[in-house]
Amino acid sequence: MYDYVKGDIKMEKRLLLLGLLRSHEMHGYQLNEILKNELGLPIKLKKSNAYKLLTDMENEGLIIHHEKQEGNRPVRRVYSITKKGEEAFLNFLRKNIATCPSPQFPAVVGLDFMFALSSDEVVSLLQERLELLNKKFQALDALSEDIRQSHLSIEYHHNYYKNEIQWLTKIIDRYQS
Amino acid sequence: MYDYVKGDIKMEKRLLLLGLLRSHEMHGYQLNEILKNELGLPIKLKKSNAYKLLTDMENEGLIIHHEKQEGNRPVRRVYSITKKGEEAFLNFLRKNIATCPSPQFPAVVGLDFMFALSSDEVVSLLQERLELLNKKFQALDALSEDIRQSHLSIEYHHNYYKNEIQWLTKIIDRYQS
DNA sequence: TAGAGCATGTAATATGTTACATGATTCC
DNA sequence: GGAATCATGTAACATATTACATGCTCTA
Repeated sequence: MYDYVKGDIKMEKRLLLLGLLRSHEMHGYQLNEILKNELGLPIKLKKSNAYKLLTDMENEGLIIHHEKQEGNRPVRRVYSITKKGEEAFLNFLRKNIATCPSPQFPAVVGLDFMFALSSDEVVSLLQERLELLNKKFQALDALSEDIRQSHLSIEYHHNYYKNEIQWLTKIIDRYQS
Repeated sequence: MYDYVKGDIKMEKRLLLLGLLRSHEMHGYQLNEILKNELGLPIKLKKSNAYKLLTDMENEGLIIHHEKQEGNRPVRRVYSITKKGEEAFLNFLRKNIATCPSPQFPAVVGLDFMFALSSDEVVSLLQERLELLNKKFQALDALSEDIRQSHLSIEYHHNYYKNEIQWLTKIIDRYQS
């Protein structure tokens, strides 16, 4: 029933939600506030999808909720992880760690067709790309060493962008000569 | 009409098909033979999706086909790129090259929750992951320097896995002490 | 003669996003 | 008084994959 050998990404989104609920019980809105914060989050998970996964996981018995109201605020569904959910979490986690990621890179195809453009244009397009990469890197680089070391996924991205920048710089150099 | 600012991946799949058709006119089966060959291909594009994109692009006037039959073989639809398709190709290409890729990495979330397992188990899971990475790297590394330099997307992947292995090795070391 | 390959495609399913709906509260 | 925030969710759409359907030919 929890055998997500293929649907790695769906499993991973569940893993993320379970992992967050494991430290604190939370309601959907609270989770989504965390998930909104692009930077520092390992993967993308949008609001409506998060709500759906929460109800799915509750139907599967991985989490439960109780309703809570503070003042006249809208009623919240405060979710917490069950024993079954904790087991699922550990299994997802083991699979996730032992998996060799084969990411979907966007913007790789173009690399094979650069000969179709003049090398001047290619260089300026690649430089545009490099600038965007630099911005992303700097945002991650601005975070403290502490945060990066405690959130390994951030360090992972930090390292990824560093490498990406190095590689692209090399390619631009090669293309210019 | 061809403004795929958001749907980058769909654009990229079209870019790939257009780029292939640009060098030789081809029929769907032939294209799919190329697309089947995981290794060395920048992105994944499955058969049924490829056929669909071909008919879509023909409806948009980017490509056209004529039917061809050799002997008693099934009729082939041989596609070639139109003038409009060539323009679209160049626009897709420019966008693609100047784009900063923000890939969806699978298997990153687990990195943030490793503390939930014993460090012995984490190390052995990470080593399992490292072995899988090594296999992928070696497959790419076995290709000749020539092929890698002429297919930049392959060199890109080659470099990616190299970096991935270095990083993971560092993390395992850190975890062991 | 059975199974693999050639060639095209549809249907069903999975997954995820955007936009929309609701209604109260707080802040300016 | 109007916009932004709180809180949850549904509906419609976009995208892509798996499995299925068809029917011929070549090879073992």
